[in-house]
Amino acid sequence: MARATSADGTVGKALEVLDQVAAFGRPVRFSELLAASPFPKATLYRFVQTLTNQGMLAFDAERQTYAPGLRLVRLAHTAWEQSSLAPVARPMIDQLSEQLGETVHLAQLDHGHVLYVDKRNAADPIEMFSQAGRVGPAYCTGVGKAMLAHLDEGELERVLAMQSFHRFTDKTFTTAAALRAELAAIRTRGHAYDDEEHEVGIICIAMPILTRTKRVLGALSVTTSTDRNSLGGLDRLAPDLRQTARAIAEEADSWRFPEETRSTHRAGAA
Amino acid sequence: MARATSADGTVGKALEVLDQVAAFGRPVRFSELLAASPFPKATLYRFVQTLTNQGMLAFDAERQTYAPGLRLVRLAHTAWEQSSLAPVARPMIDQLSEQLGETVHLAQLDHGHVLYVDKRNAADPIEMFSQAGRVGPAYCTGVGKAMLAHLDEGELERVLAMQSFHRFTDKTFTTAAALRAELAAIRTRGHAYDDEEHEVGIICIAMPILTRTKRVLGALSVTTSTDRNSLGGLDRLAPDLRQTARAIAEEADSWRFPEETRSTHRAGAA
DNA sequence: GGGATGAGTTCCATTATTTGAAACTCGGTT
DNA sequence: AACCGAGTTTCAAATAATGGAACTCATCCC
Repeated sequence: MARATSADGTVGKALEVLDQVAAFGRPVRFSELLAASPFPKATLYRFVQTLTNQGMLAFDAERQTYAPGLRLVRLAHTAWEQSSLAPVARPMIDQLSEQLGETVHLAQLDHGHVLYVDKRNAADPIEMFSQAGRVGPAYCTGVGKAMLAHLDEGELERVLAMQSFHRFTDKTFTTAAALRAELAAIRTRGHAYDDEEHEVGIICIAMPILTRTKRVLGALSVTTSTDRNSLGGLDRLAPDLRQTARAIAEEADSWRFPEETRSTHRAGAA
Repeated sequence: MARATSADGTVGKALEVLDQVAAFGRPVRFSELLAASPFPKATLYRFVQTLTNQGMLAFDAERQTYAPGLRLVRLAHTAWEQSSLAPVARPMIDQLSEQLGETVHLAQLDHGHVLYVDKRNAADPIEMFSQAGRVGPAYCTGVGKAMLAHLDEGELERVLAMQSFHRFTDKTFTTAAALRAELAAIRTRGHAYDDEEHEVGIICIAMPILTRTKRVLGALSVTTSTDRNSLGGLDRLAPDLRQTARAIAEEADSWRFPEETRSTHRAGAA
């Protein structure tokens, strides 16, 4: 999990510190951070200071703790909006979810892991950042495997090296070799399943989103539970999924940003 | 808008570049960036390289453009989750929105501007990052004014200096003096309105979220249109809003992070 | 074809910044 | 009053950033 990002000089180190704070998953004191950090006190101190007054970290004066800052939320908003996949896919996912009445995920591959960039929950009310932005394993999720199946050998090699192959359930693939066989099957079948490999009782069917040139853009999945469906039953969703995936790919692929977005002020919320 | 962030050495400069890219609002070529950047070519080049291989920027090889990277989405997720306000407020906003059947916003103050951190849309399907993470003006939105009204003099001074006082509609407050009068009224009334100050036809009622010690945590609003409601009509929502705001404040204030979140692996999505 | 143009990339001596051990400050203990 | 631990500042040495200039490699134009 802890890939030594050390490179990229000072900026890289500062971002390493930022990741550290994020990794804690809760507000941290300076001293806790120091204990977990490779940097000497003064150095870490300066990084934390810098990040804080840049808004990348937020300091809670009352509790004397640091947490990732709001500037990240602002930046992520633009990242999401500008990504060629998520905004384009949005209306199509809306429609698919409504049409199927099931939970739909949209994911991309990020540093060998699955990053969920959007989600439609059939029934429940809205889920927000709490869901989009979440990271999951690639080797034992439907979307993850669907994407891996279409990487070229070099990329796949690199990505496989990043997998932890933790055995979540007794159906989890726990070796690169076993996974490779599964990926071959997925490639011929055209779509992937998650057969309770990540969580008992949870299954899904996933479809890769590929450009005309077969480059992987992301993946789409419908998730459900063994209570309500079987893997076989999910097959009937494949055509709809495939069609949506293709439509997304086509639009994302040909998408040019609307010329000139000079207006900083946009209407909407009060 | 362009506050010269120059300070914080190399890290600050790198983040300045990141902001630049984000500010374009669309994928940019290196040369476009260069034209808009204070940095010489080689320097900018190295920054962009560093940010890219840190995942803070994403390079689209096909189109030769840079855009904010996915790492930001990951980081923002943790920022949102760790913020003491948004996760705590979530279920309460769900309930409020359902109960009122209206659109609810949750916002925080960030660098003098309003940052929307959550939203519930009464009718429409879900809106995601595209809404949360969005930034708006403080001086002409309900949530903005509600928060400004409860800053102490020093902070207020600083924040007012950051307002652009652009006249969005003919009801927009366009001077610090006029705004100060409005803020005093809000303070005595207990809540703020947006009376078509940002967008014609859009009105809202907003409630500050304050700690026991009267520190501003954020604000909550119900937005609607003049077609469906009048400012006076919104008044009937004040009690519910106030109660929700108070409940959020109380919980956020006393909130300690659940001890030990050592599990990197969390169940959920396939 | 050739040569001019321009985007993107690399080089490297100079310069400015980062580094981190140690010293200091400041609440709270013993 | 001495101690302690967390957080903060200092400063000479070590390191990394800087940016002008030169290079590459397409593309365009005569």
